[in-house]
Amino acid sequence: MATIYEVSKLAGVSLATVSRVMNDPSKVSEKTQKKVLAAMQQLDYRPNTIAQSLASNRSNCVGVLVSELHGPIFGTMVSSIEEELTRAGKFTIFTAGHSDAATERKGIEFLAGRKCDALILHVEALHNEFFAERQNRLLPFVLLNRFAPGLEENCISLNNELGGYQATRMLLDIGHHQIAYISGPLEWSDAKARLSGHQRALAEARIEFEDDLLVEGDYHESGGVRAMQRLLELGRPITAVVCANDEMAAGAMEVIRNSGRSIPEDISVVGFDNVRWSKFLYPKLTTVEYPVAEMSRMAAKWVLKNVYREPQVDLQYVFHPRLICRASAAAPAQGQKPAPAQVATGKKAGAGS
Amino acid sequence: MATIYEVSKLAGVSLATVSRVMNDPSKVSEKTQKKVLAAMQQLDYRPNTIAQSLASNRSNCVGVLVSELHGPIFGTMVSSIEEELTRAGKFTIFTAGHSDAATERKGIEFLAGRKCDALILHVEALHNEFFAERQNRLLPFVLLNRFAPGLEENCISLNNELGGYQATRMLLDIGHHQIAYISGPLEWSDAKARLSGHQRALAEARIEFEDDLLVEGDYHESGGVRAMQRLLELGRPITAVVCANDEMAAGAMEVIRNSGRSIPEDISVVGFDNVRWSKFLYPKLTTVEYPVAEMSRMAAKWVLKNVYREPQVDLQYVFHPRLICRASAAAPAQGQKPAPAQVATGKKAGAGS
DNA sequence: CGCTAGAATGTAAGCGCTTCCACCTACCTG
DNA sequence: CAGGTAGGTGGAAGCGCTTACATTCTAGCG
Repeated sequence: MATIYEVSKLAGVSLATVSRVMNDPSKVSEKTQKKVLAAMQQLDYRPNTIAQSLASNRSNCVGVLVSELHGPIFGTMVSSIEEELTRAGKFTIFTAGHSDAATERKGIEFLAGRKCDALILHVEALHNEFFAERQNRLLPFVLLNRFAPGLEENCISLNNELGGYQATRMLLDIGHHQIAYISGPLEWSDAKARLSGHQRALAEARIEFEDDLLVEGDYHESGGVRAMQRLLELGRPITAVVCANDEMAAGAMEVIRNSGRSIPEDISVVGFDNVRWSKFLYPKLTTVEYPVAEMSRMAAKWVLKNVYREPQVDLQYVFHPRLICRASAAAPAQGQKPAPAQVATGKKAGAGS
Repeated sequence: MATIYEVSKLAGVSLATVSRVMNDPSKVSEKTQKKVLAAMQQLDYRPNTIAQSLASNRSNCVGVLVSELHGPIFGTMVSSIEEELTRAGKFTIFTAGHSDAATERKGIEFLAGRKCDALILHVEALHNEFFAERQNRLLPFVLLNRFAPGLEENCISLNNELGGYQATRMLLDIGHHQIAYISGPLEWSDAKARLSGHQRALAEARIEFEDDLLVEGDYHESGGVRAMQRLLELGRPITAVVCANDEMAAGAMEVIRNSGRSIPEDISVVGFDNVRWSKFLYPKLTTVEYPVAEMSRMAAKWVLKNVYREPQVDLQYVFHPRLICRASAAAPAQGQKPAPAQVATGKKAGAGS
């Protein structure tokens, strides 16, 4: 492979000049540029990016850490980011954190070791403090799908609370009262936020939140299965269940169907995320859209603006979810119990008043 | 960030020695090693991988080109490869080729420019000749999911023909005669192979292959929808359809259901790939397993063995598909009349006789 | 026509590491 | 005890590029 040295010799100029035509052509006269470009072409010269990085201490490369490299959410993240960055002529290096603090840490070190210019991080295990502490020591970073107080400018996040609210609110609006909730792992902030949105909707409708009707899941299908089984065993007249992601909703639907009930006639199901296959489920899943692609692209833009100084970029830090109504949720069957207008189904009816 | 120089000073040894303890500790006495390691620890030293690559002309990094970075197939590829390589202490850089020759080419150049030690390529547009020509000019490469005559040792492939055969053979065995086929883009070799497996099964059963019953799809859901619509419009008594991938099967199932027919009572559906969500479909999809994860891991192992000289690796070049029987395929109703036993959820029993 | 500012170009010192080669000890062997 | 050997170690030359600084060239001016 030809080196810059051979190009300079063929073009009859110095190394520095060749380097300049690549990095800042305005510093070189037209005539010389032509000569150099011609020589490059003739030799089929490609700069050695490794050498460039070493010499310039910049790599034109952004590092991305995601929990997994596959799956409908992470896959979309990865590919949206790559698309946006490639369009801007930047390179991308991906690595997986597997929702494990040590692995996430190692991933960040790996990316830093490759001399990335910036990091886009989707971490789940590392805490906000980790980043707060290193805000200035670490190379520029943006946190995807996280809201960290004090680091607002480094976060691209979803209003998960609102999403949880929307799902439950819709069910309430069409007449459900006994609404179960299958959450994500409650040590994670997005899972907590989605749940508290659910709770807010209930509170607004003056329905008491009952611990029984909440099962903590794990965001996996199998977790959805287990959770739904437990809910069914309760023997309560549940007419709807909202799941903190589509994956668990798929598991829950399976269990409901196997129990001889039908969806949505007996039990309505609502998911969260709107992954690609949620409309392949039967019935098609009503869910809350998590605009992963847009958010991921925004993270890429954050880097373009803050690190590569592209000025014409408009940043949005917080995104809003949107309810997608499909077939898996409908008004409850009238017969379940003669449901009088607003009276929540019993227990301690004497809440506020 | 501390450099090797500072480590050598603190440890009281030369640069060369420090370098040796990182790269070939056997060349350094135990005592010196201890000193150096202690110094490294104390300074929190991390080698600059960029500088290492430049100096050694090796990057410990393998480049991966896939058509897309997302989706159930590519996502699995990417993450299996990364897993295997990370386990071996190697790094991975991914880029997308988007099934476009020019993009694939650029991707390969990008990876080569980053001084990868080897390439794992899942290309769709570039022809075999491209690689045959460069077998020795290009850095070591392995082609994933492709069989290129003359490059057998560089290919990890699936016996697609067999998969196509298995699907149709099973349908034949349980009594189907009118079997439609929705293929992938027939300029791609895997699509061609799957189809010819189908044809072989038909031939074996002395059933004539009819052009009418073949529709060329595009491997996307929407293509499955269009293809199935066309098949239904034919007005022929089709009792089964095999789709060249699960994606199109999902589309086909949708159309079948919307037409008032039920699956598998009226029409059996078989997919190909066994993507994760194929069992979320309703009814659960009978399909042919494409062992992407294993094959991808094998590609990684190929690199480990052939490039990084790990000797204890056993390579397998050709993989075999496996039929996964689930609920979407069953024996055809006797004589197209109301089905006897087999009744599943019996919604609209109105078969289209 | 000489002088000077500014543009264009060249020189050379690194960037942080690897690795060839030379050197220096022990330690054996005969 | 001389000579050989092999394991440890250090010196120093790069890897291919960027960039501060020095130098040369070119106009434009008085």
